[in-house]
Amino acid sequence: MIDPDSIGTISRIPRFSGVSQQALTWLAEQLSRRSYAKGAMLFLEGEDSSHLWLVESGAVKVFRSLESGRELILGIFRFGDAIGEVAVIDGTGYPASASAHEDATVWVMPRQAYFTYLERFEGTAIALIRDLTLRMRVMQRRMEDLGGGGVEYRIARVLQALCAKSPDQPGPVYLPIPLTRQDLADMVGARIETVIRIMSRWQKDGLIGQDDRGLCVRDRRAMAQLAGGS
Amino acid sequence: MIDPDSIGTISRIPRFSGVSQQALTWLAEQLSRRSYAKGAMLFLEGEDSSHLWLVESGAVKVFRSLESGRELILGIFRFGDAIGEVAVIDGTGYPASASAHEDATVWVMPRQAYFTYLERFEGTAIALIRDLTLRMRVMQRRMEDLGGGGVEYRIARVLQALCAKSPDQPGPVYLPIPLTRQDLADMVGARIETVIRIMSRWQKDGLIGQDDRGLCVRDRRAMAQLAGGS
DNA sequence: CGGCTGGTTGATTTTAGTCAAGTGCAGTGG
DNA sequence: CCACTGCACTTGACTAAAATCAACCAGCCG
Repeated sequence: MIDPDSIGTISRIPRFSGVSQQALTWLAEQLSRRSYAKGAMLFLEGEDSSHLWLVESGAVKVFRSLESGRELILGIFRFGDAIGEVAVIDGTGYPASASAHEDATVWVMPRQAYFTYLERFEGTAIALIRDLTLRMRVMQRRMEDLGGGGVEYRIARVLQALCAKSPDQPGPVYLPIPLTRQDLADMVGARIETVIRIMSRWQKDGLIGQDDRGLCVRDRRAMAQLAGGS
Repeated sequence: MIDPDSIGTISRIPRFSGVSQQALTWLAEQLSRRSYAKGAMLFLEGEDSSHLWLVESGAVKVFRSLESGRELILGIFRFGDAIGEVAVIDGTGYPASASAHEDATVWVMPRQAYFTYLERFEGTAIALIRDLTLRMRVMQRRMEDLGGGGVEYRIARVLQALCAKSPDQPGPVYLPIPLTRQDLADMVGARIETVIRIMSRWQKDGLIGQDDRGLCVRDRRAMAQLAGGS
C-alpha cells in the first residue's frame, strides 16, 4: 500500500520538512499520490471539501467562474503549496475550482487525517497559522493589484510578482510558470485582446521577450517603473 | 490601573466570548482601551507591528496607499473585529494603515501578550485559525469583486455584501456603516465621479435611497441582479 | 463671512471591451 | 503526404466604459 519512497518524498515538501520521523511515517500512511494530465480537474467549486491537496510537481490553477462570465485565476500553485486548506478547516465546500495547469502530481490528505495531524503533532498548528498569514499577505497584494489602476499596471504587477523570487541578475528573467495571454487576462481581470495589445507593445519596446524557454522580462527596471509609479 | 468594568466589556467581544474567567482576568490586565476621533490614525503601513487591535465601538478603516496614487480600502471594521493580526503573527510591519472611520474605541494588546495568550489558554489557537480562514474567504470574495467586471458590478457587490447581514425584510435596508461616495470609490477601485454617476442613476431608478439615516438599498432584488447576472 | 467637505454635472479624452477576421502551428486521421 | 481541426495568438475597426478636467452647489462650522 505504501510506496517505500513515500516518506522521503513527503519529507521534501516544505510543509512537512520540520516534522518528526514519527509524524512522517504516520503521514505516509495517510497521504496518497495522484497524477493529473494538463487540464484535468482536481475539484470543483462548491464540492464537499473532503481533502487537502499538496502539490508535488507541475502546476495547479485555482480559479473561480464569476457570474459576470469571466474566469478569475486566484492563484497558480507549485511544488510545496497547499490547496483547499481553508475549505477543509471550515468545512464548507471548496470556494473555487482547481485544475492541472500543467501535468501535475499531488498528494491528497483526507480531511479527518488533517485534523488528527494538527492535534497529534506538536507545532503543526503554529506552522499552519504562519502559512495562513503568509497567504493573507499574498492575497492582500493581489487585491491591491486588481483594484490599483489600469490593465497595464495590473499586468506589470503580476509579472513583477512572478519574477520577484528570482535573484536580481542582469539579463532576462524567465517566468517560472508557462502563461498564455488568456491566463494573464484571467489573472488581472481583463480581456485577452487588451493583454495582447499591451504585451505586443512591450515586446516591441524590448521590455519583455518570448522564446522557446517561455516568457521573460528583459528590463526589470522599466517593468518595476510601470508597476510602481504610474 | 485596571478599569473595574474591563472584564465585563472584554467578555462581550466575540473573540473572547468563549474563554475562561481566568483568561478574562488575565486579558483585562494586558489590554488597554483607547479612543480615537474620526480621522485619527491608529497605525501606518510599514510601522512595527507592536499591537493587536480589537474594535469595541465605532468603525476603523484599513487601507493602503497605492503607488498608482489611489487609496484602496481593504476593509472597514466594527465591533468585535481584530486588526493587525497578520502583522503581529508574522512579525513584519503592518501591511496597511488604519484610521478611525468614525469616532472609535479600541482595545490594544501588545504583541508579546498575544503570543502568551495563544500559548497559555486552551483553544485560542484554534479560534485564531477559524478566524483567519473566515477572513480569507472574505478576501477571496473581494478579489472576485475587484477582478470581476465593470464598476457598476463592483459597487453592486459591495452594497450587496454590506446588506447581507440584514435579514431579508421588505423595505429599504440601511447600510451599517456611513459611506461617502469617495469611500465607495476607494473600495471598488474607481473614481468618485464614476461612482456618483452610477449611484445617481440608481437613485433615480429607485434602486437605492439616501436620507438622514444614511444610504439604503430599496430594491434588493434588482441590486442582486446587478451583482449577479451582468 | 470665508473655508471646508461632500456631492454633482458636463465636456472631453483615454482606456478597455467587443466584434470580426485571419495567421501559424502542432497534432490527427485518411 | 495532406486536409482538417483546435488552439494560441494577432490585428483592425468600432463602441462602450471610465478617467480626467473643470466648474459649481449646499451645508456646516469657526
